[in-house]
Amino acid sequence: MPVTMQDLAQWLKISKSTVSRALAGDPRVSSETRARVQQLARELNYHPHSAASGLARRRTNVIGLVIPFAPRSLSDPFFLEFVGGIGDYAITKGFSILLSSPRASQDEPSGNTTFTRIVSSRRVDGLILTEPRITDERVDFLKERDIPFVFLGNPGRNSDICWVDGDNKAGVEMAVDHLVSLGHRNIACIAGPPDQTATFRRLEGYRAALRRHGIPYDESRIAQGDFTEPGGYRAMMDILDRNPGVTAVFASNDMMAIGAINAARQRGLRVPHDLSVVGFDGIALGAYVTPALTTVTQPIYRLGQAAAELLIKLVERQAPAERHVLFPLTLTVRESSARRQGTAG
Amino acid sequence: MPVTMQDLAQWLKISKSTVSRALAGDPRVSSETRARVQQLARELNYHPHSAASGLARRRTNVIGLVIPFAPRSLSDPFFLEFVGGIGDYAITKGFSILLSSPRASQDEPSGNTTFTRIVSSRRVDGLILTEPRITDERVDFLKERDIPFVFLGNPGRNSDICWVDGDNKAGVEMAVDHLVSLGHRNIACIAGPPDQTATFRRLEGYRAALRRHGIPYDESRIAQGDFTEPGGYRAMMDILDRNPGVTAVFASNDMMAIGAINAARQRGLRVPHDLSVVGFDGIALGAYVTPALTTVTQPIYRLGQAAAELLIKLVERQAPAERHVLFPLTLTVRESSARRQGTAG
DNA sequence: CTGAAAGCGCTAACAC
DNA sequence: GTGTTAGCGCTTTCAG
Repeated sequence: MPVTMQDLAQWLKISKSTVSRALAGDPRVSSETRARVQQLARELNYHPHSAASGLARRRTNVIGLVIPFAPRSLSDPFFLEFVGGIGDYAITKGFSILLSSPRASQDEPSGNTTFTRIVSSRRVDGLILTEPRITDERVDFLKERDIPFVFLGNPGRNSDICWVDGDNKAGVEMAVDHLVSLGHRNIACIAGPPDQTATFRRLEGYRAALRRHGIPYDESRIAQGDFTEPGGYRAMMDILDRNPGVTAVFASNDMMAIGAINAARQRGLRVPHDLSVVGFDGIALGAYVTPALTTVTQPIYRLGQAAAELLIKLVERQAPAERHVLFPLTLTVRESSARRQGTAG
Repeated sequence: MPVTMQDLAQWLKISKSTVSRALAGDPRVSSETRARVQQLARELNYHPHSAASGLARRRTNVIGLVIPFAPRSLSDPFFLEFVGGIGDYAITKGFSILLSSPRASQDEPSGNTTFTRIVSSRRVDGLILTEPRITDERVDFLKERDIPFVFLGNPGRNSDICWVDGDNKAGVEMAVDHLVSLGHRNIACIAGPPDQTATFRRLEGYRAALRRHGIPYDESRIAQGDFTEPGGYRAMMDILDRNPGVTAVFASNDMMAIGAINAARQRGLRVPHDLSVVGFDGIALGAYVTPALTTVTQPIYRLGQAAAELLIKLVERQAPAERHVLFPLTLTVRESSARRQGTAG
């Protein structure tokens, strides 16, 4: 039987309340009593029971993380690195991470997803949500229940919603500028899923850059992907069918860029000789593929840290310094992009 | 205010206990009452409070996952895929995953790691542990507290400990056989950290295969790594310094194999022309590196599933079919291994 | 500064 | 079948 507060109290012939206060560092308890309590707790190897304390305090010291289930999943390198950032920060602050995917489990009525379960059963003090959608029902759901949450990605709604994000638009512009500077004009774009806000912003960057360079926007150079490698593969095939003249492509994330490279290779195109490819995210994998991927690098790990930091502030009802954290992005030039063939230096 | 069991009971003018039983599917409650309770619960959008129920039942429906903190971490592709397997299985069984790394947090007395905190505060019903060590204090710690646990990797102690693992020894033998069949005799080995049981078993496979082929075991061909890419890099450099004649190397995991390839390249060796490299694990990354990695493939995702399945059985006090699950491994031949130069077909 | 007492929301004997 | 009665271990008024 683990030792409880009751045990400590009896031992010291004081009340549970005093023990509780002493352990919580309540200034009202005399430093002498506090010392005795703390020492005994140590000796008896006392550990508070989280469920009990949670029940009383209405706190769990757990933050939930909602990862997409399909087509992307926890196994996506981006999320894994992101989880690492959250985990490392949260753990030092005494929080644990509860992972979940929004998939409804088998034997449950539809609509009753693990997401709603975790929230409704008050397992977590707050949530980190990924992939904000244009109209995201999760927002109202959480607001109704007064559960703090932070988005990975600007959900683009009322500005009182907290989020962390990379500067998508500026990042994509750097990518397109880079391609233009290499002599490319016929630059394709593999976009993300239409319902996600990130898709919208990255597309915006693409259009803005084209406009700046006086390149007309052409629908036949755009294809929809789903942020997965096979999705990128299909999108690239699609573009190549519709517009065989493209000499460069920007993919809205690295996994799709890798898919695009594979598609190009399948079609007998050499990357970067015949087709330059630029990705987005800067996942570790990108440095290992062949050719190594030129990409817009996001500080993924730091995004995770920042999200956790922001959320924990919210949970503890401290006003966060700012509700939005926007990270500047950088262009990492590797081997998958090169000067357009037949272009002077 | 979320609706509680009390509310349901009052509404229906029955007792909390009956509501509790009805919701739990207790056969004693009349099907009519059960139906009414369930319907009202649905209408009022009732959700049980997990801390409260956990407090009473002494259960949390959470399983803990302890991932190494350094030098490997959650960001290691192997663990990420493993987590995916656990997560997908556990979620369908109504369990959540609590991630933790054994690092002690800043402001806490040493020894009081997140690991001990999570266990002692009874946040989890059971644990999945990774990287069993030769003498692993965690075992006694958990046994004392009667917390069920499952190892990823055979800890090689009393056989009542549950674990899931790949067949390390046989796997490595396949790798070495493959290299020998390509004409290699001077085959190096990058081992894992000395305190881990997996290291021991893989080394054993290496020696057994050499013995079978009548190749003498030579210390100068062995180096210690730490299962990370930089560790593999250093180990390879080390081997090349001590034994420039090696024509092939087996690395005890894929990340180290990738490090070894980078080291070889740094020394001006072409892989696989001058040096064949075989890894171990079968992480997705291995298919993307250049040259694509020949490796011993473990069913990583399935290992995760199996570990979760076993643990949940233990938590629910069902006797598991067997306490150990050993998966057969396969050799995946890709581009990083080739016939030794100057050897007849 | 400390203690008594009333819960937090749910479960589990034990009655009837 | 259903209700009553104690808790689970901790926090937090409210007194003193």
